[in-house]
Amino acid sequence: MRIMSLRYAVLGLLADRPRTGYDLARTFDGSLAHVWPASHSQIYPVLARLADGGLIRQSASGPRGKRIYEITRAGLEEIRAWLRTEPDHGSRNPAFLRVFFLWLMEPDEAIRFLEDEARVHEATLLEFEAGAAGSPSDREGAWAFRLALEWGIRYERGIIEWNAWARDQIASMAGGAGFEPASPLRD
Amino acid sequence: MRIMSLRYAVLGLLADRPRTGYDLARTFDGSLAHVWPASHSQIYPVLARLADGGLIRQSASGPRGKRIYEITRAGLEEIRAWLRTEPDHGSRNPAFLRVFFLWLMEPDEAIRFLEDEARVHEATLLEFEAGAAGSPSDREGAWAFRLALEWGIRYERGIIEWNAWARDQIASMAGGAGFEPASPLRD
DNA sequence: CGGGCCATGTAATTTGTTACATGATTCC
DNA sequence: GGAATCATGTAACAAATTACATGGCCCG
Repeated sequence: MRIMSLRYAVLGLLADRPRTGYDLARTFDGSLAHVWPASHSQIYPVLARLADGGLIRQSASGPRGKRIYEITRAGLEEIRAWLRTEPDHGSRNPAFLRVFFLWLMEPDEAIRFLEDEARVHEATLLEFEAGAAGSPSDREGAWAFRLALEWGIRYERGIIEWNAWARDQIASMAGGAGFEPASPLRD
Repeated sequence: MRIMSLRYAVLGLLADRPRTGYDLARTFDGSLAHVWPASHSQIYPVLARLADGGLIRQSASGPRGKRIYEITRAGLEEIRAWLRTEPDHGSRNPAFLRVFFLWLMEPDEAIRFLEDEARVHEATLLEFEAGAAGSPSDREGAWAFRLALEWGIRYERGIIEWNAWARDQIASMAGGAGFEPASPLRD
């Protein structure tokens, strides 16, 4: 059972409208960055393979060697079939991995870490809220994008609230009895 | 700038207590599965490399060729240094990637997808709540684990609420005027 | 004595990151 | 004319997944 999400993400974006590899790279670095980042060095090879398999097709050329791709009927069927498959729920979150190891820090260090994280999430929330406030697109896929954006907003708000709560927990533990920075074993 | 989170995740778990590769694999498949899944085929090679670099050490052997590893002072310094570095906020979420492409489905199909997702998240929430209700550990790292668990509970609750809201949005759009399943282009 | 789980590894393949490499247009 | 951005690719390397491979211990 293969994942190959990038392949389908590209297909999905091309289902919305024809794009160049460069356009795709900007989208993967923009609105899709939080769910599926991808760099141009990954994108160009998958465009080549998708075109090879007849799932997309180069529809036009532009100024600086620009190649505009569009999805084919076969490609559309392919992504629709993928959407009907069982999603993979595994995901990796390097920032949250650290939370498990926060006990290895001094309390004030852990609190500073959480404060830094809160700042990052507040910036992201602002970005998402600006997106939601912006003029609504008339594209067909706009409503799905709006659902995703709403999730992003709730997610960031949730983290910010949890973060404040977590800092409070650490502060009260550190103030209370029996809080000791970790220091196991001999060498 | 390298990530190599697995290396630090292993180090962090061994800072808590000595473990075997098998123990680690079970933890990566259990409590860490939601933030950093890893399989045994990844774990054994990193154990070998960490031991090679003097960051961990095999402290004992057991019955079935069991090898128990413990962290060294150098390893403890290494993970603490890592905790002070800037975290990477990129993450991949294959289930949420699909939300961006929900517009390619018929409304009832999209709603069924979301219902399935809701079921998965309700099960995970139950699992987390059971973990929180369980007897508190007296391990040093227990409080950090508790913070992570609390985040997990809030996260799952947030998704479940968003999911119901999203289904409602789709239902009201489909009921209302101008909702058309997507179907671009000629072949 | 058999099935399930404990236990450890390696190999092949795919996916993702970082670095390398090049060149055209546009705007100031 | 110089900087920023548009634009496309390849190569080397690291990380992750899947499959292959083996065997011991324990419980019923």
